Amino acid sequence: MARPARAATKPNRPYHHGNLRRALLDEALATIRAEGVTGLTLREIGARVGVSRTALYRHFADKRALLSAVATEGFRTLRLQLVAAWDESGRGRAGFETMGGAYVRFAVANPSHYRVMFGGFVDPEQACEPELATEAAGAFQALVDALAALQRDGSVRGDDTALMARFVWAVVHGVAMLGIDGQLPQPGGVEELAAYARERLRTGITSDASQPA
Amino acid sequence: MARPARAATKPNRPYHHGNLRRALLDEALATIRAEGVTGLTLREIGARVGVSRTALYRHFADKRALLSAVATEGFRTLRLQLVAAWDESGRGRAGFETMGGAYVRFAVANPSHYRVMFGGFVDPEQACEPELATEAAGAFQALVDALAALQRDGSVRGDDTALMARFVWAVVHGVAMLGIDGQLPQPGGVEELAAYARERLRTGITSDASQPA
DNA sequence: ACCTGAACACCGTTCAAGT
DNA sequence: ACCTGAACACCGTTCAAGT
Repeated sequence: MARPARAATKPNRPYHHGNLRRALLDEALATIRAEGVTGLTLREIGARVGVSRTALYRHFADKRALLSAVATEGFRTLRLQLVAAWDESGRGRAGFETMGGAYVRFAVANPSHYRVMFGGFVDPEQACEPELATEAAGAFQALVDALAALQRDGSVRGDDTALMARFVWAVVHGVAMLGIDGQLPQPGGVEELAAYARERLRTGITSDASQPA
Repeated sequence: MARPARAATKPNRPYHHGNLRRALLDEALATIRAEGVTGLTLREIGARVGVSRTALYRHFADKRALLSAVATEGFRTLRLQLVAAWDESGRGRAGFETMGGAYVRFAVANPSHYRVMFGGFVDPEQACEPELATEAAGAFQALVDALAALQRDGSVRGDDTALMARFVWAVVHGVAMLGIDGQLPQPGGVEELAAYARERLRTGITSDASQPA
């Protein structure tokens, strides 16, 4: 803590005490943000943290495991932001739409991190990282819970909640991915599409009962 | 053509005459299909085609350029399949939904190829590959054209056609991506979601005039 | 336990040299 | 023009050895 700042070049402390796993993960996140997923190398992370190239293997089985941890952290952050958006905006229809906005905003603000989560770098089917599946399911559950609340007060259709949630997920995921990919006209292309999607989705999933009103 | 099959190991012909670019591209596609994008190496492609490791640089500036060509080819194939689906199914509302199904089917049938197109491996903004942008725009145009036809006969809303097309694109893209990623319950998860999305989309973009009918 | 340096088998890319 | 082998600077991963 109170050591000289550039101790990384001259490792006068033989051991990296404290939470090395956490330090490696933070450095990986910073590198991914700055240089993208493909720019991430284990050697550079070690060097940046001020540790040998192989020290990382004490905390992660391999590069995939590190990326898996990065993805896991992403799903956790995403869930927290979704729940916060829902809670802070009245937990009603407006809150649901705010949550959708928060989803797209997370992806657009952290494009490389989002790609680690959904770009095929980690396999959610794989049982080797149970935490990943748990966190991914948790983020999805935030959507399901909100939708179930709207169903209870009769403002959206009474379809299978999980299936409807998957549909809403696909919409925000699609909007976010196209935005990240640069497939939408700049500037404001994502926001414009997100606003239009919100509108169309409202028509699409509103309950038949409340439609004519 | 009429040469011994495994000439690749012993290059008795000093030069690879014919369309080497085409051969390299085909081999890249096959490798991507079999081993994914990350499993693609230039050295292996050269070896498989029976050519030196550096021969590839005569036809592609670097690995990115090769992937860009792969993506370009993907957009072209996608456009052809979309147009075929639209043409062969009456060019009406049913045809539009068939087209959506064809989109998801292409992605699910060629997941790795689809990832090269949308996984951030190539940059559509970059002007270095004008063909890529052209083909991507062409595939999108197939969607716009179909939607415009539906608008003309009054069966969908009269909103900005390009914006509505982007929305529909986001939906099918989102469904396809979640399916490819293994985020949907197997088996039949993609088909179930695609069917539900089709239904909800119908409600969402139908014109107000034809809604009560 | 945790960390290290050396070593292994790869990779993309460059370049002088061949036909 | 088109192709080649050798070389360069990387990379993930392993492993015997240090504290």
